[in-house]
Amino acid sequence: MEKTSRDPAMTDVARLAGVSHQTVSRVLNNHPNVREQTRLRVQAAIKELDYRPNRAARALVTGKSQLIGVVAQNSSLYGPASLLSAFEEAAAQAGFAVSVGRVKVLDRDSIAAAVERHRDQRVAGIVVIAPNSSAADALADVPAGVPLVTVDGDPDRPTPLVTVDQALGAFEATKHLIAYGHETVWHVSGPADWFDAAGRVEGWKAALDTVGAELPPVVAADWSAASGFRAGQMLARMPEVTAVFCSNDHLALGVLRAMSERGRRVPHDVSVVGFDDVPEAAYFIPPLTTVRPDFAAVAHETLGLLLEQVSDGETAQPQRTVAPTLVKRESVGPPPK
Amino acid sequence: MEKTSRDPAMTDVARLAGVSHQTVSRVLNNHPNVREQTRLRVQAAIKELDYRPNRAARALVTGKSQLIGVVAQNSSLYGPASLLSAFEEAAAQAGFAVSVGRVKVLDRDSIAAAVERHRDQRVAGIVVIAPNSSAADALADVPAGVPLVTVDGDPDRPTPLVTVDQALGAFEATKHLIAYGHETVWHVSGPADWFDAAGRVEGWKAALDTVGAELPPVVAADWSAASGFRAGQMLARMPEVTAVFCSNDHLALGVLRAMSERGRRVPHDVSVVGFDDVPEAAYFIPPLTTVRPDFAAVAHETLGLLLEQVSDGETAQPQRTVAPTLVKRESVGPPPK
DNA sequence: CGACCTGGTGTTATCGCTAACATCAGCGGC
DNA sequence: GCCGCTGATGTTAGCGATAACACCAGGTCG
Repeated sequence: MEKTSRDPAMTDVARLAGVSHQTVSRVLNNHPNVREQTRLRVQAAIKELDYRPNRAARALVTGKSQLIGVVAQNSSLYGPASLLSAFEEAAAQAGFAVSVGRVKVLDRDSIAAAVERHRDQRVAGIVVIAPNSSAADALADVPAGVPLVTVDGDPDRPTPLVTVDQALGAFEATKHLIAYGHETVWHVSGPADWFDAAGRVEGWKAALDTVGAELPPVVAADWSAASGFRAGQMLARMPEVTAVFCSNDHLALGVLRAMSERGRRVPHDVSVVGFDDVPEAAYFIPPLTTVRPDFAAVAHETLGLLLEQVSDGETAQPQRTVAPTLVKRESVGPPPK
Repeated sequence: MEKTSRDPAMTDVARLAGVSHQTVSRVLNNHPNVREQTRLRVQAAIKELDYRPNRAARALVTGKSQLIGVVAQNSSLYGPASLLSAFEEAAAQAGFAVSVGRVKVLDRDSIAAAVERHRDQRVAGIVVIAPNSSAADALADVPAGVPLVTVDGDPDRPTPLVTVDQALGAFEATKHLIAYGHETVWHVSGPADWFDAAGRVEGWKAALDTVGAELPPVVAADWSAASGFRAGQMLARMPEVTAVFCSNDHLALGVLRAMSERGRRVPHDVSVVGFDDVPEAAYFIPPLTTVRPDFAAVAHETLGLLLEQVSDGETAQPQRTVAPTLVKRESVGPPPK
């Protein structure tokens, strides 16, 4: 029949240190006007009692929680998962907890519901990973006054936004293929309403433009290896296709398999580049040349932007992009003679 | 200079409905002793004001939060990521928010620190994804009284635990290979101190035992495609190897690549089975036969176990396993003549 | 028909903090 | 030597809920 006596509160610490609870509060919040000796006594008492401030009480009186809400799609895709993980780490370092609101599909209602759940929790701010236009639309419903940062969202909206520089990554990938002597580069794209996909299409076009190369039609797919495979089946049948830039690594995987089935060797007959640098990319057959986004940097920028809003209310320069890097492996070579 | 007037509180609702705030509280908490008519009036007022209860205030007075803390490794591996995602979804449905404490390495100190962070937040309960022995050791430091459930942890400990039935999955995978006529089955294992890996080794051995097959040495690796590749390079050189069961799909990917490089065709010369059923597995070359764990079921059991502890303090039957299923694709065939 | 229960409601205290104001010593300046 | 400042501390009043108890009408029962 053991009975856990309740956790120590501020008054317990105060009694032990021989001061008032308000002084304890001041020590905890680093107020300047506390004598050094008093501070030490209080800190000793805190340690002795293993006192930990009650966040609920603090949140109640200040009206602010140390919680950040994230809305993300319920997916185990590499990109989103990595980003989330990086963000949680960055937030933890800044003393914030992260509450994740998963959403099955990125439509207006689901996102609105997830945002509502977070507002119920009285989060200090909300991060929405809004990679497509329906998600971005839903943000119109979020009441002003809630600090909000969008990741991978719509660059044409005025909302605070952090994103990987998709166009730049795609530009470099395409240029890399061109530099190997390919006449032009085909592109297997992700869904058109995804900003990531749109940005990559844009960068690809820009790179072809700079050398005046012919612009083949975009091969549309979703993000899955399955759709990459179907796209690849088509491309494999066309002998003039010698270079393919895929909007992500899974698409590239599907293309590789389709090429392999048709007997077109990579990189001897066809060169392929992906995007994301998933950990397995180095073990595809052949190892995949791809573009690696810097998720940690995105997470950092996002947190920074959010906290600026929380404290200042507003932010200068509310849109930030992070440059990705090209990782060269063995899926790119010169075109066949 | 707009000024957001503060959120409505319980007293505002009470005033509008012409009752006391306590009656509002009773409506919110479904107390029986409220007249139907009163209840309706209060609910109307809640709706009109878009009132949402302040969780901090509730947590303060009840001493319980609606937050569940999860400790997980900072990894974007498919298994953990899927599990986490499934758990967040299950928790959200039950009205709980999930705060994730990422940890870089699963050692005692990091886990202890993450648990402490969660205790600071006054979480209602903690879930630790503790797939290896150092993680499991760290749990000894968690003070009793905090509801705690381990996922993928040490089956030999008395702590509440939910896990995929690794041994069963491995048993079926191995039996499947044997049924195709292979004399024996080789095994590329994950790190020995991971319970997942250990369980799979156990199931593999058991299956070979039932038919009296020869037991080859375990080929030890970590979870990466890189180490699978190295293991595969060795196995590819040994003509007597005709069937390989890999402890996860990434290892299998590495093995496939090694086989391909050595000119050993799958499944014609060698059969390969993985574990996890990552989404890309169907697009490996060839499509991979593998074992699929049911993460949603694991998440459900975990949440159930945790909530039982939160309310009852104790639980009967504190260990639960979830059966995986074998997914048959094209990487398995009969041994070469 | 008055004592007693019981369902519906209001009143008050309380959770553990922070903000705002009150207090009080010591100090310099005229 | 008194005034008023300033730095260190204490006191008081909430924040917005729930818990515990008080209260009051109406029905039951001896």
